[in-house]
Amino acid sequence: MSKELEKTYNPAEIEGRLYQKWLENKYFHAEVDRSKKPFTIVMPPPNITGQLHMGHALDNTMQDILIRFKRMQGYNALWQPGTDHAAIATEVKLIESLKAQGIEKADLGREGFLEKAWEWKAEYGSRIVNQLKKLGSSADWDRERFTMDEGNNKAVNEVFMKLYEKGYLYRGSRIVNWCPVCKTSISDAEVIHEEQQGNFWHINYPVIGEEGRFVEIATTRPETLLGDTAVAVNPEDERYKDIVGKMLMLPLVNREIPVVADSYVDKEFGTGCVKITPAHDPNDFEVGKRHDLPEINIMNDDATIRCPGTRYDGMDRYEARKAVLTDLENLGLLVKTVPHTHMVGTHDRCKTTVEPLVKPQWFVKMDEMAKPAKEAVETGKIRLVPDSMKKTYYNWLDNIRDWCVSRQLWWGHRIPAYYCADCGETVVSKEAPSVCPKCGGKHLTQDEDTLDTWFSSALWPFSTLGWPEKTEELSYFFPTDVLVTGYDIIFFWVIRMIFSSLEQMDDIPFHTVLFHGLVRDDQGRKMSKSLGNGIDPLEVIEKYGADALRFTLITGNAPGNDMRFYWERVEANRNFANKIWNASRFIMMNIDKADADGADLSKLTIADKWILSKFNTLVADVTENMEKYELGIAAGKLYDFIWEEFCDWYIEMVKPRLWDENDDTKAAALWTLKTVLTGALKLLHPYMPFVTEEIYCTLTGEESVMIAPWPTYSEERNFAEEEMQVDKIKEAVRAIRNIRAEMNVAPSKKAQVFVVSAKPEVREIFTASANFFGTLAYAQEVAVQEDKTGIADDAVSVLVHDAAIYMPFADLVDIAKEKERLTKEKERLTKEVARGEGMLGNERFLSKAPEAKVAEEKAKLQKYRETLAQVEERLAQLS
RNA sequence: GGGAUCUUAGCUCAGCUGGGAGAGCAUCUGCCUUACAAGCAGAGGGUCAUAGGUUCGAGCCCUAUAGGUCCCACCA
Repeated sequence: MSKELEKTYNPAEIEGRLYQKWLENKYFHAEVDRSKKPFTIVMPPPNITGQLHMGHALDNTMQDILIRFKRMQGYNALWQPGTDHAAIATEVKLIESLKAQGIEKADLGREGFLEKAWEWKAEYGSRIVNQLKKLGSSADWDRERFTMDEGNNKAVNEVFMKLYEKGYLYRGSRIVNWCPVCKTSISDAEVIHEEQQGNFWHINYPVIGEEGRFVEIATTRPETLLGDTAVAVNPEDERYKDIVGKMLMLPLVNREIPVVADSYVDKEFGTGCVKITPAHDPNDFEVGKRHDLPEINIMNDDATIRCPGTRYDGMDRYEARKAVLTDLENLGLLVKTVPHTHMVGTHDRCKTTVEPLVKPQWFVKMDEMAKPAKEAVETGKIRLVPDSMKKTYYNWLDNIRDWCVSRQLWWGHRIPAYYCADCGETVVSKEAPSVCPKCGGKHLTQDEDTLDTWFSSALWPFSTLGWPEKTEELSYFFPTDVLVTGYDIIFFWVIRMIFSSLEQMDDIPFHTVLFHGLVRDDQGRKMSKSLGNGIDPLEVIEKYGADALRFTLITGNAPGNDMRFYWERVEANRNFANKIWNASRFIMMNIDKADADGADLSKLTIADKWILSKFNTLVADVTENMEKYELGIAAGKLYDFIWEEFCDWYIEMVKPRLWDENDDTKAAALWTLKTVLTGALKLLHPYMPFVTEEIYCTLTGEESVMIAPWPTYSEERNFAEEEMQVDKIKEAVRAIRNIRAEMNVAPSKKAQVFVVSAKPEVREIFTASANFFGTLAYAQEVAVQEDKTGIADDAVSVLVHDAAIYMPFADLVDIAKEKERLTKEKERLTKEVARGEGMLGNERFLSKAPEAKVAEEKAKLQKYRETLAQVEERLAQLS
């Protein structure tokens, strides 16, 4: 029965319906099944506050392609999804939204605020998930997790306790990066350094007891002067040797501070004297520790100055900077102001300039855990794709510093540490203790802080599978197979998952990490809200379909590289979907003409064998590329095969057989059309799940392509001989079309075509292909013969290797032009022959090049020589 | 300061282990040929950044240079 498809492909009409069908049939769901090999991917959890952007679209398309591919290959494929609570992002957004309603966070109190946060999560948490579904993501939604669900809370507390007991987690007062807007500490990874235009202010500090003598320091942050507790010079610096140990009078606050010698100071830089502010600079903090200097905190949590008794108290940091400079100038202590560009740390979320502050915080000790993490990649247990990411990975681990994990936020995992008011003991416990285990006191209070979002994300590959419980899922699906993510979060997430997994599971979290780049706009800029240049994937899907978007994101781009987004490319790929759609329509319209499924395969023609053989090679290539994670290359091969080989050549070759009522190879043709098309649909399905599913089901009547087995290479379908023969026909066809176009012969003007060859085997090829050769070459009739008998002398000649083709166009041919054309052809061939002779005449080429290469060149040379001889002969005839 | 990466057709980019430069879009010329004008057939267009080197042979490997992009880094 022939079935009807619409004339053009309409993605909007089918996508929702098919996705619903897949969900209902539970195709995405994976259960532990020891008879099958597992293949697991954990989805990088999108933020609950998030909206789908191109980065998500790319990331999830890649994962979906891999998971659909492996599922079809027969693996028990699990794509484990979930969402992230995104501590800072959510809390900041929520505070803004509450403010808009006139509600302050502080007024709500912790409980009240968290209640609002959960309401927010309930409202928006599913939005991003629904958007991922529009892409066609075949994740196991029945297993969806949330970083703050009960199981994850358990996992977090478990890890916290274990790390604490092992001494890998400690609390200490150290310099941390403080965001004055978000009012929390952040980790080093969250600080981005931006170049800023600033000044170097040179300031004189008077030396006590030596009237008129000053020490000149240079600083970029003059307001921190208020917290200075020393000035440091290099011990080797001759200029300042005599003042080491002397006291200075700190201007404005009139505090006596010493001059200390410390090798940290670079003699060559600035004035060689550095003001030391231990409470507000990481280096100064270290210097302060070495020289036992006091730490004076001059800043509040909102970056206003805390300096009681001075006029700066309560000023904003930049206001204070101006005030300090004005006052110094008035005192005549400001020596000079030198413009200076320098790097300033800013918070990646809000772009606020970070202030280094001393605060009691929790840190994860990194040195011990970094070693096995590095080793896992060095030994190849974990493979990074592309390979170049290794260096970035090693570099980070080699310079890693302890990870500040406490955050002064409410939305997140509350730190499971309790402090005893009676004896000061710190108790770390999964459950809240009722009494202090040390003194028995009952006055325990829990730490107010929460954990860095990435603390829970770091456990994601095993926490989502049930850890710390010993679940079946964990033992079966873990370690997972591939992690797909952007290179931008290698430090935040990838590395932390690796060392966490090695520490907690004693195993790698995944064996491969597949990195992709950023999706940029058409001018190469990052897509961002502030620029307003972001393109909404949902809009693209609405206009052109999810398949077109997926194909666009996956092609024309090397692994790990950034790509630009062009609407034109989406349109081109939508056209590709439409092309397949119409090729399928063609087949379905003709399928009734014979019994395709019961075809006698001994009736396969050389054209059939040619396309079957090409497809067979394609199967091997595509599978190999996909296994090597070369998704774009595989997609490109599919595109070329389907459009050019199958549609433009094979379908055209087959038409005469379908139109001819007496052709007894019709069933074989239809069988081949159907076989190759369904095979190609299977290969394409991971990339374009919707259009392939719709066609496949309509054409075959089967339930779904996504559960169909992946095609495999078959030696029986390898027809090298037929491939060669059809290639010869294609060469002739192309040559004829070329000349007709050059001569401006309308396609409607059919010509008599004579094929002349002295070789019987060549004549046989053309005879066997006469029906499609004639159609493709716009022939009225094809005559294959041994010599030129009966061909007009002034016929147009097309000379290909082994054969001469003549088309009598009496009224059109201009002998002079014909000679000119042939002369050009002669020149070209002469050059080719010279090239071949040069190469083969080179003794060193013959002795050093591989045999196959030499043989290939010999064959080519012979072919060119023979063709050249034909051209010369024809030229002789015409003169 | 350290590192990565890029420089190929007018534009955006592919080019897998070195063996005669490709695609999409754009341009030009014909075609509404009974699957598709979201299409078909044809054409033009490149010193593969520059300079050396290795090799029988280099877009691909090595070195240097220039320019671009990005990451990391506590020179105040």
